[in-house]
Amino acid sequence: MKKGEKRKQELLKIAYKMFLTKGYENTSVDEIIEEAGIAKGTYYYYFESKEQMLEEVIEMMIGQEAEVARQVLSSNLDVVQKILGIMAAFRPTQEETTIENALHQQENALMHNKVKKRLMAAAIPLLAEAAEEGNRQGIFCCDHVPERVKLLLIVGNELFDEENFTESDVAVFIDMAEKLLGAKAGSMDYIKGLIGQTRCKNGEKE
Amino acid sequence: MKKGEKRKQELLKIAYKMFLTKGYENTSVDEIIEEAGIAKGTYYYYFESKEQMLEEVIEMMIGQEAEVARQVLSSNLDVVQKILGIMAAFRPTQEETTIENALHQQENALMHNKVKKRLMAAAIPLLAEAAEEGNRQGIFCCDHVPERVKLLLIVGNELFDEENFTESDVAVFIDMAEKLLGAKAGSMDYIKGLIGQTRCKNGEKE
DNA sequence: TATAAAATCGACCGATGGTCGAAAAGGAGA
DNA sequence: TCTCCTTTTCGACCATCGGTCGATTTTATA
Repeated sequence: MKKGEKRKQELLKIAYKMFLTKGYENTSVDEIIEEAGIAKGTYYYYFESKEQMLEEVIEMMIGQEAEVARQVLSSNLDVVQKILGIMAAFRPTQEETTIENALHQQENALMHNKVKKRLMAAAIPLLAEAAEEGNRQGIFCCDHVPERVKLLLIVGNELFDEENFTESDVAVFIDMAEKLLGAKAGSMDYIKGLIGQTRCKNGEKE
Repeated sequence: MKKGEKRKQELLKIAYKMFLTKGYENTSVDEIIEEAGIAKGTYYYYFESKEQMLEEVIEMMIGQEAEVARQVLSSNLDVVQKILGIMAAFRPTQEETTIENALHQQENALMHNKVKKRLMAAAIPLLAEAAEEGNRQGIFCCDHVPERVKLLLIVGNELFDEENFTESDVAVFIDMAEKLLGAKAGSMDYIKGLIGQTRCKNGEKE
């Protein structure tokens, strides 16, 4: 049961890369097994279906991103930067993705949606904790913290996902964030410059 | 060119219903042509591809919904109700959809996304007009109106799409809407009861 | 009625996700 | 080492799907 688990992880890694570069829909099982050098039967010995494999790949991704996010949360950055950092850590699109996947964005809808859903579940508690910290420090003042950060996350995802966002979008987003969390007007303005560049910049560790 | 257009409309209607009930991905071209009683070649005489047909189906849907939304806009409802009504009119999920599609929600991601995108483009101008009206009446007070209603729309879509939204979600949403548009605190509270029941209720005209 | 154009047909295709029975590979005990 | 059982691997095969294409019928036109 040790040998098998190794192989499974290996397959997940391969699929992970291919899904990011080519997209889920555009990566066939045949391509995966060719890359891995195994037979069809072996693949289906480890995974019930292609979609179930996607689920596991996503779990892998989220796990990594959550780790980064937790580091941000326990860092000594100021609260606003923590929130921004956590949101950046969970950015579904990373280096590799941006180029290729920007085009495939549409036909990759299934993966995209699943990631978004899973990401939400993982990110909300961490963001909520950061926001509570802001409340304690008197920087924020709001109730219903989880619901509020949820809205923040929704808007952040949906608005900055595509590249077509304007300065006005950013300005309104910041205004909304301030009011949503009960922060002082203008206290988040300094973020403005950062938002276009929030791409995850953690170096490749492979 | 008259006869052909009739057939095309007929095919669009059939596909429209099937996409709503069974979902786009789960409806095969073979099923559509069987339902329509035509051959494969005929289908591809009218549509370049299945996806292109989806595009036309969506255009059809949005067109109908936009008509309803425009009626709401030119009605004598108060501004807040207009905004709510417009958002309701563009609800991607309608009667038929709710039951079946709630389950298929996930695997129907492609259609769902395309609808969302198209809907956004159609709804924002109408919502903006309503919001401007609110500004003129002194009920709202905000700049960047299109960007603000865009956020409203994003959140509305994403939050109330699934059935898993709580009272807290609604409360925070209303709070956000007020602050986003610069409305008086509590002035939108009376909506609370309506939001769960915003399902499009226009009678079947078939 | 002759002829071109519009519309319909269905056999066929390549690719895809998935199945299945059989055969290696790998111990564990005798 | 031989036996027996489990784990793992193999690849031929399958059904379905979106899409193509040349042939044929229907319709309009002159």
